Amino acid sequence: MPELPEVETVVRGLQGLVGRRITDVEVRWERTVAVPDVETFVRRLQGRRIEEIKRRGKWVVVRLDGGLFLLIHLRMSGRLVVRWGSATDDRHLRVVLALDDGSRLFFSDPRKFGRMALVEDPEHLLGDLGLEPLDEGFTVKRLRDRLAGRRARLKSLLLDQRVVAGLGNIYADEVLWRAGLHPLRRADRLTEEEVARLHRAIRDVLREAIAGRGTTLRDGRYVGADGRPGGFAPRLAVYRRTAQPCPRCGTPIQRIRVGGRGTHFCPRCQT
DNA sequence: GTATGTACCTGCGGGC
DNA sequence: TGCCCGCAGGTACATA
Repeated sequence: MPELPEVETVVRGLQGLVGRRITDVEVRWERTVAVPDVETFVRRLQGRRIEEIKRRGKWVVVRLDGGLFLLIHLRMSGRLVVRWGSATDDRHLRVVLALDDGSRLFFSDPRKFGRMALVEDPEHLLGDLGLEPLDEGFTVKRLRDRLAGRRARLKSLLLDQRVVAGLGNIYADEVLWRAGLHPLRRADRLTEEEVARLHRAIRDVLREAIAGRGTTLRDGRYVGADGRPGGFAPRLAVYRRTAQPCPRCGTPIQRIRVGGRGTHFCPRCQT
């Protein structure tokens, strides 16, 4: 699943598109376009110049000339790949953007959960997002403030994009293992030292995953914008490793459900 | 505020 | 080998 490290890897791989102009737009699955209506989406996108491509949480944010923003969320199975040349046999293509250098940006998405939005004010969609964990502003104090008074379970809060933006099911489990914290812990019961451990684990796990260009699971679904899979999967400590030994203490990894999500943890070293 | 359930979707794996 | 069934999960929304 594309989470922060995967989206960051995709965004880095798309930097070559900055300065290109969009010459043609093809929408093959209309519901991929959240807003505006498809006809307006196509008309307003054509002829736009790409000024900047960045990431916010799990969103890809494409700033265009004319004060427009193309926001892209990959959700479960979305994939953004740049290619030159002729057709592709990908039967999951949902949107294709043709560019003025002859390349094309393909948005492929088997499960059709991914969304694109063409808006003037990105804050309408991004405004509720929480702390950006790799920014300088992500401090122990700010994390502590976000968790203060929250009685919900740690795992659920880490998945809440309004608290910290960018974590999904894989990295939430990995972060909690790294921090030695049990997924069912109440957030407001963490000690100062535990919040500091959580803060460090979030930054370390995400940085290492980005260095590994993200996690490609056995399904092979996630790839970067250049089509290469990520290399972080062998370094996952707990995610989808049920009954396998904890890399730290050898205890078999357990799987439970928390808020409807499969949750993997070490019952010995996560307290 | 918190927890749970449903919808959106398709590929995949388990069971037979 | 082939078929059916249910799960996986990010987010929005409804409900308790």
